[in-house]
Amino acid sequence: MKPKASLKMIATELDVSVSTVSKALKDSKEISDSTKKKVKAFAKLYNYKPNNIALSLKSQQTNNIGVIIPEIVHHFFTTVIAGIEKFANEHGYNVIIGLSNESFKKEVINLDMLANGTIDGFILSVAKQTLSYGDYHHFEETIDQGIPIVMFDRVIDGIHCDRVVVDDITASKNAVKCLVDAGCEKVGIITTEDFVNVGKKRLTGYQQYLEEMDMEQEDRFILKINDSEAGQNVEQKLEASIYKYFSDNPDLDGIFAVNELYGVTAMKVARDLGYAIPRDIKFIGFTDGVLSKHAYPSLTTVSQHGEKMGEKAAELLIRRIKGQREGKDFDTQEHVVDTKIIHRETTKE
Amino acid sequence: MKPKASLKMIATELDVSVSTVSKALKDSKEISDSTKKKVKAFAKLYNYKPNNIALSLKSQQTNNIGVIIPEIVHHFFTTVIAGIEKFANEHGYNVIIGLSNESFKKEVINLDMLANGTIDGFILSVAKQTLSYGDYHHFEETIDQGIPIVMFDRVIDGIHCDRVVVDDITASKNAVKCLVDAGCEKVGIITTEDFVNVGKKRLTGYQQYLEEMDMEQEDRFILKINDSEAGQNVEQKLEASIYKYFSDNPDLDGIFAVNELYGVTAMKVARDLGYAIPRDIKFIGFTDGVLSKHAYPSLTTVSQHGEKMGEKAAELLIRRIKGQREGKDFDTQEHVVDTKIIHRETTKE
DNA sequence: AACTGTTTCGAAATCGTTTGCGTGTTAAAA
DNA sequence: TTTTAACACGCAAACGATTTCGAAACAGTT
Repeated sequence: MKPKASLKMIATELDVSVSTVSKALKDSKEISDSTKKKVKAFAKLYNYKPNNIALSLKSQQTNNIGVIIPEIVHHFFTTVIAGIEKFANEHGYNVIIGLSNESFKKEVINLDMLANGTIDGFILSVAKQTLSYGDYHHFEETIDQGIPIVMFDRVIDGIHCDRVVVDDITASKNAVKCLVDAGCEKVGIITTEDFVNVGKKRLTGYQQYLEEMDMEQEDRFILKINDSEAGQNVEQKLEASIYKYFSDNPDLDGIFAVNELYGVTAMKVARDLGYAIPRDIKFIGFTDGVLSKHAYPSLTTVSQHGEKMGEKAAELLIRRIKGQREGKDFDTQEHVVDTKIIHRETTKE
Repeated sequence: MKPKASLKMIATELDVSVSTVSKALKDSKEISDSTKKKVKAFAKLYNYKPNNIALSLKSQQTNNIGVIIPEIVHHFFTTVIAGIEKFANEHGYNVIIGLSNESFKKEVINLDMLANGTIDGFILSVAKQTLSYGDYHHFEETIDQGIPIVMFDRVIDGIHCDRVVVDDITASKNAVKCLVDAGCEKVGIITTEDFVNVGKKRLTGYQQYLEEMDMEQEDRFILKINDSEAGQNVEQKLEASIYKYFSDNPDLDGIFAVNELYGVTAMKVARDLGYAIPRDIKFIGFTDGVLSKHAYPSLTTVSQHGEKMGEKAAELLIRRIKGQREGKDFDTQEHVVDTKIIHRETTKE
């Protein structure tokens, strides 16, 4: 095991001062060519690389960004991370991942752990439990300490931070339109509890479209899933809820699910109940991922362009970090990433 | 925006020395109770938290571990990350993610970026391109600089590092056995090129089992997919390869796919060709994930317990990091995580 | 020989924290 | 009154790097 090279080590070895070594390696014109050559050769030989921690301490910047998400085993979030990582890497930043597991407490802990100098800023999507509690003091404190935050997808208002979202209402309208265009007359929605704001917005879009089209709207068409307390048997409970929903509403002929999992699970239940897809009942999901693509029949979905959201979030954060160093404070902005419907088999006429 | 509190700031404000503040906050018996109380109150008021960067520089440890994986949009890897994150967090470590995108160059860059003090050790799964090049100098240099590495799943021999793997050969034998027990007589395998060692091992297991059972073995039963250069249309190429494979081998009645994607794609192609699953042809996959679970019909798979692998990898790494600080150097060990077959519909008789 | 200017380098501060050791004060013991 | 010990605190070095400023050394000019 080689001893790791440091400026001091090179300096004593070459019998010059530390500052000379530092300057020589950065091609300062203060240093003569001969010593430069000497130092550089030695540095290369010992594979010298400046210590990032020391640089961070000196420069007061870490070039790390913290990403806190509710869950990593989730296709949408991983695409966002991929986007963040891409942009961050291209701009010299590393990505540190924190998982909240939808828990308020873990979200606070993660924020705390990273906020003491480890990172320059956060990108996050709020945990369901935090949304249901409505307690956002940890975000405010973090921002108040000069650490910028960018929120994506599950964002909250009234906080001084940039946001990256999709136009959930319009996207949902289009999703329902897609079902209607394919011939559906009684369209149901499987969504989340209201405190998950994206779920609520998607429900609103659904309702607005039916309203505008003067179509049948009934409360029984709306199924709200509560899975904020992530347990072991969430999937079974989900299936049971949907089973009851379909049994109670045999007249439905189109389903808008606000995420992939709800979508494919609903398809499974429908199949078990003897429906033919898409002949008897059609489906559309939200958040394009592997599940939709490889479902049978393949599930039409609204693509959120997670990677694009991640890139944009990273861009906004890095911009704000750099701005802050120059004393600027930008107004917060909400960037809307467009959505696109990917037509597959479940909405074939 | 509050000024962030530091020892120095508290010291000048309270008109004591920096060391007094530091000691007071750690309840040193050198400091009187009255000043302790004073300092602590002030620290709490200003929400003082020691600066991690300074601590890292002083202690020569970052409490960060770097995880470099080929791809994050991949269920298996995310489960491993979840496991790593869980164990790491419980032991005071943060997780920094680097993505190689299966590229040798990006793997090297990631290693370099993080090796200069940012992390205390690596957990990684080797990129396909690196495996095909056979160039492992970057791993050796990293370890030689005193930064420990733990490899999982896609590991390589001859490197001084711990490994976390599954017993691919035995697991594959069991997988084939599962098909045979369900009545298959002509079992094919869809695997990777040989340089992906897990692919090769799984092929070996397949061959050994057929050998032992004295069953028919033909080269045409073996399909090797080359997807090391991740492009846009890999999935289409995959589908085309499988299509040709099935067309050339209409007598196959059982397929062992070495991963989820190959499995569900093969099922799709088979369905398009008019096979009924599992009546005409049965399937088993490897690496349990969302795809298998929600496929139609649901795909029987060999579960690799990714989360357990991640936890174990983190455990081995942290153990080695701590050992190194005490001057110990453990022998490298290879930990084998058990596998389990999850029986679903594609292997029903 | 004295002055000016350039070249080349080193000393020291700084980032925030920890910690061993030295020192001044006070109170108790002789 | 003197000695001693305990107590409470500050100084300074250390981690590894950057950077400002000052200072030698030498060349060239008058």
